[in-house]
Amino acid sequence: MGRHSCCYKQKLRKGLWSPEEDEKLLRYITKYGHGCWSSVPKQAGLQRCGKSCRLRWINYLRPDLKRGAFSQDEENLIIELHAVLGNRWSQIAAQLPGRTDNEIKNLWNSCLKKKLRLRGIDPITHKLLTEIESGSDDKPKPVEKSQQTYNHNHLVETEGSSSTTTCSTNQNNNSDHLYTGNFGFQRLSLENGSRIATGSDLGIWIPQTGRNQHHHHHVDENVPSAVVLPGSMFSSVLTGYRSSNLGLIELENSFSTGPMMTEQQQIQESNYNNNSSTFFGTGNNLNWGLAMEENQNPFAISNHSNSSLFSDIKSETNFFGTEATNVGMWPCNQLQTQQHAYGHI
DNA sequence: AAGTACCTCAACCGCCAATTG
DNA sequence: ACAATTGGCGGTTGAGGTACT
Repeated sequence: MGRHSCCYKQKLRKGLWSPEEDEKLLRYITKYGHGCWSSVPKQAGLQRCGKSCRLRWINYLRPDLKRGAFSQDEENLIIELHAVLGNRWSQIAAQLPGRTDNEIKNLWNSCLKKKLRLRGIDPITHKLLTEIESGSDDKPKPVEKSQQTYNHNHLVETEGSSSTTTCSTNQNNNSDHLYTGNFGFQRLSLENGSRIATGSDLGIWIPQTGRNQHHHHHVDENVPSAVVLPGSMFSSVLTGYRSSNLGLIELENSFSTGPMMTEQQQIQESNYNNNSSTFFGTGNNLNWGLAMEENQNPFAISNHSNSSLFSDIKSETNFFGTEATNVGMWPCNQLQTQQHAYGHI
């Protein structure tokens, strides 16, 4: 173990790549593929270590690279993803076709961090700087668990994440609204260090209907707009989000809601839209979801597929806020909610 | 015009986990 | 089973360019 062997090798070139070297590497990989990187330089006639060749290919020579400045949309997406993923540049890059982790990292360090600070947002926590400076104790106060009876052995309750909160926004007291995540932009830390990023991270008050702006099809212009709370990373949300459109993605040992739903997931969800029920479950990305009959409590639609992470969830009527809150969503019909956040272990 | 401070970005470094022999 | 090797990742560096004084 220890240092990479190539670090010790002498007579290997370092530093910037010459056009001739680029040409050699490009020609070789185009013809033969890279295979084992350590053998590439020798085969391609380069005085470089395999690691250097790999990096040059990935960051510069790859034909599918998008060159040029980042668009505003790309910048916004990076900020959104960073709020969820932190400095996991490769995972962020995976969401931006044609962009490398290296250039995203550079963009972040040289530009985006600064932009966020100018907006009064801490680039590390993505919280308002004033919020941090005031040092307000916004930890949820522990209270009794709600009346839920369902439990699940895949889930563990997050310490301190259970609370009763009076939602206070300037929104109408509208029973058609759902609220995801902990109010107040709290992040829910799990024991293993991972976390659930919920609607609170996104800072959006979510109407029951509406559409994810990142999926422009099926936009219903008649639905109420999403209300973007102060500090939201989505300052430009115009149309209402459906909670389900916010999506819920699995990260390493954690879940996150956000506008990162894949087309496939979107299609899955739209299948459920064929029901007369109003579908709004975030859990659909976990292959189950919630539905709600008009003027009734939400109930679970279970097991969209065998790969559900919650395969033993059974469909129940009058299913109130248990699994929904497990993924950071609960009904907010009296502006008095029970919050229960659960993490996956 | 010269010195410097700052910015960008390509590339390296060092660590880690997975793979290989 | 173990050590060496490899690939991948995030942090960091420093050369070159630009802006500022």
